[in-house]
Amino acid sequence: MDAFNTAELGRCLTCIIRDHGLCNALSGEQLLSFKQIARRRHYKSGDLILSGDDKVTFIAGVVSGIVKMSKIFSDGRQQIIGLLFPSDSLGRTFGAHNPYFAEAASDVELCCFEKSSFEGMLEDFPGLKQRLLEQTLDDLDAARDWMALLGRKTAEEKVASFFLLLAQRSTSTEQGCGGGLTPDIINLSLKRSEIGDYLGLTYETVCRQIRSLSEQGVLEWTSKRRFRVRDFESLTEIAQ
Amino acid sequence: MDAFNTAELGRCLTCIIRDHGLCNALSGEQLLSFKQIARRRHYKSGDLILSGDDKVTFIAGVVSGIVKMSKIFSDGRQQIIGLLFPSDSLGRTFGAHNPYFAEAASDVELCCFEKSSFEGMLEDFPGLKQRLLEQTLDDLDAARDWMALLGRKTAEEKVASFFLLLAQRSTSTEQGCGGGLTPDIINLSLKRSEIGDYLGLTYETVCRQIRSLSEQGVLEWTSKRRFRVRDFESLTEIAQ
DNA sequence: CGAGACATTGAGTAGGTTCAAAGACCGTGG
DNA sequence: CCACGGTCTTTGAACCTACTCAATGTCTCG
Repeated sequence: MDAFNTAELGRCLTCIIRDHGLCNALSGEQLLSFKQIARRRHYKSGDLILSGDDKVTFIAGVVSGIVKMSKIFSDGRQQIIGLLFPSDSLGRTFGAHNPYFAEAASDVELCCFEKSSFEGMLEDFPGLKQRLLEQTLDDLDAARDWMALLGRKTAEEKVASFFLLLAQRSTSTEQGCGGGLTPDIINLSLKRSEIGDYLGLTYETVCRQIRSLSEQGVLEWTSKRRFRVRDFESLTEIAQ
Repeated sequence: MDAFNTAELGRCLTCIIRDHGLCNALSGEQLLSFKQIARRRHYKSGDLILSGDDKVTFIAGVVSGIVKMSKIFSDGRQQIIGLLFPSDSLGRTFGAHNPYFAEAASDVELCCFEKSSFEGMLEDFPGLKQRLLEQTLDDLDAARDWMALLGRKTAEEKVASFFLLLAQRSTSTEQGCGGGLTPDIINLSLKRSEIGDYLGLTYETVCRQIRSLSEQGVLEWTSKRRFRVRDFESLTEIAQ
């Protein structure tokens, strides 16, 4: 990369998700044009980011925070179909409509692209399209894993799987502790009812299973929203 | 397309999935090179197509029949994570390992490509990659819809949703009846226990719900594996 | 300190599972 | 052609996991 660009790239080069986001597929000139069309947006915990019947107007990468995506039934039942962590991306490329809700589960910062500009970039930079394809394939595998959880796991297995996922995903980004180690204390940005909506359970059941895991010495809570995995091995085993 | 190619393309041009499969993104020369590396394979109902811990060696399009993909737990629990109908595609592009089982749910014909050749084609023909990306995004939306079903629908809603899906997918391909009409009689290629594994229910529950839908006059059975949707409106409504 | 949102806990219930037995279907071979 | 065996399906009864309803406890923030 030449010095001319480096200076202008500023924010992108030091961006925390630079190594993991879609933009990782770009460098130099490409990253610069990408940056031209990027706009940062901030959301407070609880803010609606996309409503289910919106036209899709933008595509975004999560820079910080956690975004929850969900389907909502007409009678109020709700299913969370995915959590987006930093470096994950949001928005339905090549689709006219967005089929689900997206809501900030904590304070969130997004790196947004106007949809048609983003799709233009995909045409111009094959590496970016390749990256999006691979990410989408990974998302599909993850969604199918979660289908197995929803269809066939018991409440205890579901709750254990959730905390396992959280421990794994919090590691890689939240406090940048390198070698894949679990950070001691994990911050839980979802409330009990949201965990229930993610796992296909009621919040009371989630409560009881959390208690049970604590009694077994697998989890340890320092407050209602902060915990530590005490016995990673057992947690993994219980989660199936 | 020039006459030179047309002659050689034979089978591809008359292929029943020509208008819906990935190959729809190709024409002329491109389709010809695609055909060069394609091999048809036939499976009998019940045959294993991919085992969960296989290295991925090929990518395929379903030409006829239905393929079921599933996750299997170590204790035997099973979750079907997707059914593949004609024109759907099978196999994990850009992944070293295949994360699920695939089994012929009826007699099946596949149009197979050796994985690395297929990935080569994706590089050579951007239209093909675009098509794969769009298909993957659609698959992801479908998987997320199914997550909502698994997590939040009742047994009755699940079973109704299943027959609705079947009615919709059987229409477009099975007997080529044009205008989106539901064919009268639908052939059920899954047994009750497989329907259960798809919906996260036991086969006994599936049985009881089928009976209930029949008693309500929504479905009509001509044999254990052949039925007709009698009241499409009610079925849609029950399915949520 | 008080209000409101969130979390915990208990008791009773129900939807779906489990277990068990009988019935239907299909291909095979006598 | 029919009897036989195996697999799949249906149905019933008992049970249990997770849900519902309700009351109480805890945290946070103005």
